[in-house]
Amino acid sequence: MTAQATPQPELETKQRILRTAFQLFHEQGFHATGVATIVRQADINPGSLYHFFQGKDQLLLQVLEFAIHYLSPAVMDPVERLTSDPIERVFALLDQYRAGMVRSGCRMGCPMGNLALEVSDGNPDARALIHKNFENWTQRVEGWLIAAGDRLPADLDRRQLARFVLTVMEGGLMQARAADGLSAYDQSVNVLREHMNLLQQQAKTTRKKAKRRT
Amino acid sequence: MTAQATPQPELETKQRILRTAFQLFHEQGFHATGVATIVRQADINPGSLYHFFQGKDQLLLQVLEFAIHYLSPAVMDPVERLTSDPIERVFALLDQYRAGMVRSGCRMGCPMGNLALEVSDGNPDARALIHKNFENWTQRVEGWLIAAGDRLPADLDRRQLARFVLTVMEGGLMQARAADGLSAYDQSVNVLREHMNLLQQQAKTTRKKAKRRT
DNA sequence: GACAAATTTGAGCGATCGTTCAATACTACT
DNA sequence: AGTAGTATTGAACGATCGCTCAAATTTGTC
Repeated sequence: MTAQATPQPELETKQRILRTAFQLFHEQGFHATGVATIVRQADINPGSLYHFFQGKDQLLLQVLEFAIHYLSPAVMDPVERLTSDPIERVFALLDQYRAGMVRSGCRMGCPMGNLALEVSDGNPDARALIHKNFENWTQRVEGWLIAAGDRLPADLDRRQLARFVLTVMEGGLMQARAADGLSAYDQSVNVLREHMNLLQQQAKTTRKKAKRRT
Repeated sequence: MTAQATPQPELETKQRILRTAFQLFHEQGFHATGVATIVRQADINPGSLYHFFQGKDQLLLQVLEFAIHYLSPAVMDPVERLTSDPIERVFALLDQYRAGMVRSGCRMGCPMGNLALEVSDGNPDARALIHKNFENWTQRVEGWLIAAGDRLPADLDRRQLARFVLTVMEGGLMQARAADGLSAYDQSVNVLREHMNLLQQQAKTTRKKAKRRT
């Protein structure tokens, strides 16, 4: 093996197909998106797509893997740049998804969420990758909750709470799609905020008690 | 108009089509379900379907209207029969959806949730009906939360909390589908339970204060 | 039993689906 | 310039899509 980087002349086209498919699956869903549409939108011919991918199903898997790598630079890192407060990062993340909904006129929602409900039942490989996406998302939020330290109760299961944040986001976005409005999403985020406030009060009280005891 | 009930000789077939389509849309999604499959499963011919429905899209709308009437007798009433405690009814409802997931091997999830993400963007009529389904669901839960009276804080927005219950259910089911396991769903319900416990503690404290003041 | 209306039949329509492949163009290395 | 490997072209395939409709059958009414 030589020291030089492996030549990847196909990267441009393949990457363009992946991004186009990702966007279309997000906008219209997997089954509603025809290969012809992907091909047209990516400005290629069908043969090119099938040169890089075995078929539509395998394209979906590659799109899901693309999404895994897309998450950190495109979603999580920008949020972390917005604020260093770990708890505020949670709500900044939820705000970012909100902004996406505003931008799209309450359409589209979360790309993973959409695909999760549409394709995970009949496609174990896709399901595993969607699960991986969710796990990575959750793990990142869990990190913030761990970083919150004693602002949250010591015995609080932070992974569980991180999963709950995802739950609130996906459930809230779903209702926003159905209502063509963001009030249900906002209300859900508000309740989550209230819950986190209660947890922080709880932690505060416990800290004071511990202080008194010393 | 005569006093006798309007004759509905078509009810049997039409109803069978609606139920079959509802089940298939739930199992496979709208786009993944072909008219041929519905026709085969309902044991009819294509022409029969198009005698009663103008097309697949209108069938979807009728299915969504069917679901509206289906909610109370098939979902909410059984839950109310299980327990009369209004707060426990919330968790009995969440348990019922859990049972459905167990029965289907972590597939299918919530029929409205699935359709909400798949068809609501490009079909305003369908979106409105899905929204109506969600609103009815929420309204029923809101009724329970109102019935909980002073066990919950007096100033608590009970409609907001009812919407949050739906958020938790849908978000939790989504993750259960992706993970092929119910732990994320159970954890989400646990956090909701914890939140409701905190609210009840809050209400209790306020009640005691009010008593002391008298 | 005759008539009208409602229902069911099922072959078959054009359009679109995902996919193939032989031919062509491009690229990298000698 | 020649060659091998890669990438791209785009017409065309069979299968399935949602859907139609004239004919046959069943149902309701007198």
